[in-house]
Amino acid sequence: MLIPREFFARRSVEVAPDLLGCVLEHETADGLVAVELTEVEAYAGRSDPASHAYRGKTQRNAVMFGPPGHAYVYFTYGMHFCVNVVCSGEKDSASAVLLRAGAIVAGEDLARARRTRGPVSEGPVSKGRARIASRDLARGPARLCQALGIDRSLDGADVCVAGSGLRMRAGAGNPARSARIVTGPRVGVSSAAEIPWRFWYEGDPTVSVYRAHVPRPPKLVTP
DNA sequence: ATGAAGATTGCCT
DNA sequence: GGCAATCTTCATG
Repeated sequence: MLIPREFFARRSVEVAPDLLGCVLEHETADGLVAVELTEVEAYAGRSDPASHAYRGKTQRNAVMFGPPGHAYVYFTYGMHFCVNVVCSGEKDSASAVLLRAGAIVAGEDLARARRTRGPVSEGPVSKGRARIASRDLARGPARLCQALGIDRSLDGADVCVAGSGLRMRAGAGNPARSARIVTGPRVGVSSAAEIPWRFWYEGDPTVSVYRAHVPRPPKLVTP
């Protein structure tokens, strides 16, 4: 069954752990791909310095200021998409949960085909790249979007209605899994460090590996 | 107008 | 482990 909108009408830190095990699916003319979520991260919105909504409403983040249960899709690093689901503990809180990783539970062939296509330059002779392991198909926020075929055109899509190509289903309801949920503070954000922002299934092979973000040094200018 | 940084990933040494 | 790819957004002059 589809997740009801009330589910998302809470603070994102409450919604996030409940999303683990839920299934995000996207149906297009090419077929259906479904992902069972194994890693998510909550953003508090207006009050969260790390959130895109921290500095107020803009054209890009407008969806986060709207009703809960809609997808906020953004483009980053010049080539990647990431998807959130909007929550709302209070009006205009602009909180959301970033979907960071998951396991493919349907449409694996289509997901692999989307992920196998080279990002930009495909040489004249396609270099024989190794077949992507199943666990890596949606391991990471940008990979998850690529596997599901999510792009900016789905920004604002309602994941609570069947008619939307993008929707969220309840998981198989495996209660044993809740015992394996691990939480931890976000890295790099000093304020509100006492709140556990990230949630994932301990030991799950599809959980993305953490890599410290290294800012690039200023570009050297040659006179 | 112009520039710097970014909720990342894949390929390089 | 380091770095390039690539472009949108926001801040500043």
